[in-house]
Amino acid sequence: MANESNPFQEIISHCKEYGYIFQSSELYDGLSAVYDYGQMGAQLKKNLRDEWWKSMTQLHDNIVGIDAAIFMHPTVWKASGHVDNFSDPMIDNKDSNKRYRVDHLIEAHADTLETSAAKELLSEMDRLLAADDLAGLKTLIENNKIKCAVSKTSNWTDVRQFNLMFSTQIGSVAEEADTIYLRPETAQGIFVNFLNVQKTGRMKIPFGIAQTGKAFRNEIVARQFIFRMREFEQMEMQFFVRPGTQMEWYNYWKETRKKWHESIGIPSEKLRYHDHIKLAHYADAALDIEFEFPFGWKELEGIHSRTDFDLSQHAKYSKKKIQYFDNELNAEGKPYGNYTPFVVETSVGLDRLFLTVISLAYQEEKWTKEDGTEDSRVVMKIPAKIAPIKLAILPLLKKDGLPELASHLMDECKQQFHCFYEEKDAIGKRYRRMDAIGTPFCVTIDHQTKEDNTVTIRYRDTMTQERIPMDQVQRVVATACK
RNA sequence: GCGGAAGUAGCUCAUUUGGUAGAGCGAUAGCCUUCCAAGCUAUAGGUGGCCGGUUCGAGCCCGGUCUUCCGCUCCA
Repeated sequence: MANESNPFQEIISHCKEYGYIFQSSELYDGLSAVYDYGQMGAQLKKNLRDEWWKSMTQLHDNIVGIDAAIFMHPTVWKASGHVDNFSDPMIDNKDSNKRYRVDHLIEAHADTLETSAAKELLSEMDRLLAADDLAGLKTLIENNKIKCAVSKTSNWTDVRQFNLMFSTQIGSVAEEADTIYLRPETAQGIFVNFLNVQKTGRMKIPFGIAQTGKAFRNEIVARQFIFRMREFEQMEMQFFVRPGTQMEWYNYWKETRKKWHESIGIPSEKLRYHDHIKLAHYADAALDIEFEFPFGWKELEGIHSRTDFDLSQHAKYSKKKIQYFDNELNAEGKPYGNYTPFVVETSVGLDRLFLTVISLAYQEEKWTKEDGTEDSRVVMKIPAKIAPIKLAILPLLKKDGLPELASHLMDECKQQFHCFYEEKDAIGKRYRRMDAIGTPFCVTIDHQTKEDNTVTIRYRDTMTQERIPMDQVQRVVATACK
């Protein structure tokens, strides 16, 4: 309701006002790019996570779920490439105060050179990057007289290393402590457990391992509310397939995941695919499922064909064999035999999905009443299936035995789904409050209820209401939430 | 991270040359009320983001800091 000029700001204000999202440590002025989920937000987030978990593990007999620890052996991040590739050498121009990634700066300069000179420059850069020679990189920039595009000067700071992984120590004695990282992605917890799960679960390829959990990235700039946070939650599934079949599965999951988003109420026209042109070191195909956020089309979920990169890397660093024996017969009538499975990954940001849902749900409505006056409401049209509170039970008056009847209904319904009971204030005001937090159904108990056991059920999205027998309330709400 | 702007009650805002903060909405309790933010009564809630400086005196002036917004940058 706050900022008329910026709809996204209104959503952020609304989230705070109604207990969906608070800034972390707000009491102490907040912590940048870290947020807490409030009483409503935590429930909505849990509902989204549960929907995803069910769609993966319960509805696919060949996908199982695990919950790996955030702390992992430091070598995991060597093997995954994060120690080397997740850190970027940066350099600042002192005159323009522009900051550049060193590789981007040099590559841009190479584009202006003739082919052989460019090749030489880039191979020298690669050598220095691989050797972590930061001083050498600066010398390379200076020798090539590379200039800042803004200030047109070569007045550079030293090259500095930025690592996007958070680190801490394990072991209480500082001198003996080992540095370990907070995981920057959840995927590695699945890869290092590949053999454990495959063997103990007697899994046959193709099969998947799903997991939800927190990951941490020390973003240089993190903004846009919960879109890019330093601590965030991923929901991802690694699907292990026979080498050569990865594109088939890549396309399968591309379709399947988009359909899932539509199944929780995201309109098809608000979703699109975005193919990656420049692929990461581990991928042979990659795309984003993008959603049209209030600030533009942005990644909601990534589908990556990761080849056998991760399992091979872990085999190499752990010196253990990570393979699968495939008994199925090939065209020649022989088993496919031993191989390192290929991986197709689906990875959604739970917080981004949350942001998607609330930015679609948030609506301000205005209309003219019968007496000619203007009326309005703010309503969160969250699909009933994922709404934090499904049903509000409201005695019309708090006397004449109505609260007793309502409490009785409350006791029955709360066994089945999340309910909210309220007897304070005029009925219209209570409806508005339920609209604001996105409760899809309200049931009102009045004097007629005492005579014929019927109640009024009021629908959030249409604001219409009808009378139904009290003993049908549970069924109506439960059906709508399926 | 750089540049610009902002920060007063839960929210939206007032306090017009510096003189120890107010309103509306909201909240809580009660009264009234038979279906979409009605009315009445009472109550709670702010060391003016934080730290320091100038001044007899700072919400207001100055410096620093934190947070947010906008632009740039960044986002394997």
